[in-house]
Amino acid sequence: MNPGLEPDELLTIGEMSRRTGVAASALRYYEDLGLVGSVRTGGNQRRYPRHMLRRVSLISVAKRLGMPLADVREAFGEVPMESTPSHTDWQRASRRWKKKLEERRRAIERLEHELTGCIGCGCLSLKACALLNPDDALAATGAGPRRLEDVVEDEESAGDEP
Amino acid sequence: MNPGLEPDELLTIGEMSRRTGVAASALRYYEDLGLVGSVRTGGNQRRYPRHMLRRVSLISVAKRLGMPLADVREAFGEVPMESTPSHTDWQRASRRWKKKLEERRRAIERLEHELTGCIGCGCLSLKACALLNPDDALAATGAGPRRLEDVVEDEESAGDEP
DNA sequence: CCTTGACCTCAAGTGCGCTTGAGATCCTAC
DNA sequence: GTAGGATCTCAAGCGCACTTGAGGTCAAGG
Repeated sequence: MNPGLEPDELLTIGEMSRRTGVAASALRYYEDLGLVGSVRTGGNQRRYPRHMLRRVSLISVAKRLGMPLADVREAFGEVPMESTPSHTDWQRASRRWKKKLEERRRAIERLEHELTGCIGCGCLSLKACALLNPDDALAATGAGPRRLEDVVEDEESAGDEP
Repeated sequence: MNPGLEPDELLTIGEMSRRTGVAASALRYYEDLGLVGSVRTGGNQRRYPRHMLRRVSLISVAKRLGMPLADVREAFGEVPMESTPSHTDWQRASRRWKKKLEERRRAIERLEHELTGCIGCGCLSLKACALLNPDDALAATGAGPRRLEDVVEDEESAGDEP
């Protein structure tokens, strides 16, 4: 079975680059950082096992989501680079990734919620509304979204007495 | 009404820094980039209108989500810096922000979905499962999540014939 | 008035995530 | 065997997002 390409066929750095959209220089850099691995030919050229494609793709997606490479490295955890990762390897890594992603997604959702909180008026936050309509103080203190990363806690607190 | 602090009270750079968690040097930098604005005292010191707190907070959240400052700047669009933004100003900006956020959230969700696709086995992607269980080719070609950012399209396509 | 701490500008430095270039080697095809 | 493109290493450079430092000014309390 499996005529043609072997499942353990090795890819050159150029092929990796073409197929992942990540520059060869970046791949070498990732290797320096220990994010990806390769084997070498007799002539010292890199050859990548196929499962590295997945790894590189995950890296580039994570990067687009703003995850620093150090975190990415950590997220891979014990997933081996020299051999095709085992079931449990991926399982563990998968959980780690999902945790990190969920964190980020929640941060976005929180912000989206902030922006939606006052969808009726289209402003960026309920408190801003209170500013724009100082007469309607109740609307501000009543309920709903309150803080933007618990940082602007009392931005307009001056005239906040209900 | 509004005893105590005036709604248009001005904040020093130190107060801004304390209340937003953004370093004073960063606030000056943001000003150079045109992301925030300030008025000056007679002695050339910055004074920030209160609505800048919101702006700065939005900047720092967006930054944590991996949005480049150039995009942030663009996302603010026409929201004025010198005067308290109007209803419509925020409305327009709000829409822009939500669009950008949604984009990012979707990217994350897509990746999360990928990671969940094969939750049964806990691996990082359906295709990886196919690799791990080469006998069960149908599971791979059947349905469900397929691509990781349309980049690894045919990672294991070699032995893929159903 | 004087001190002290917050603030100013401007230039240079830092860390991350790469890219570019030089100079050499590999490897595939003719 | 040899030409050509792909790859190698190593060092330097770059853009972004700041920080740090020098040298000086501002402003509020005693």
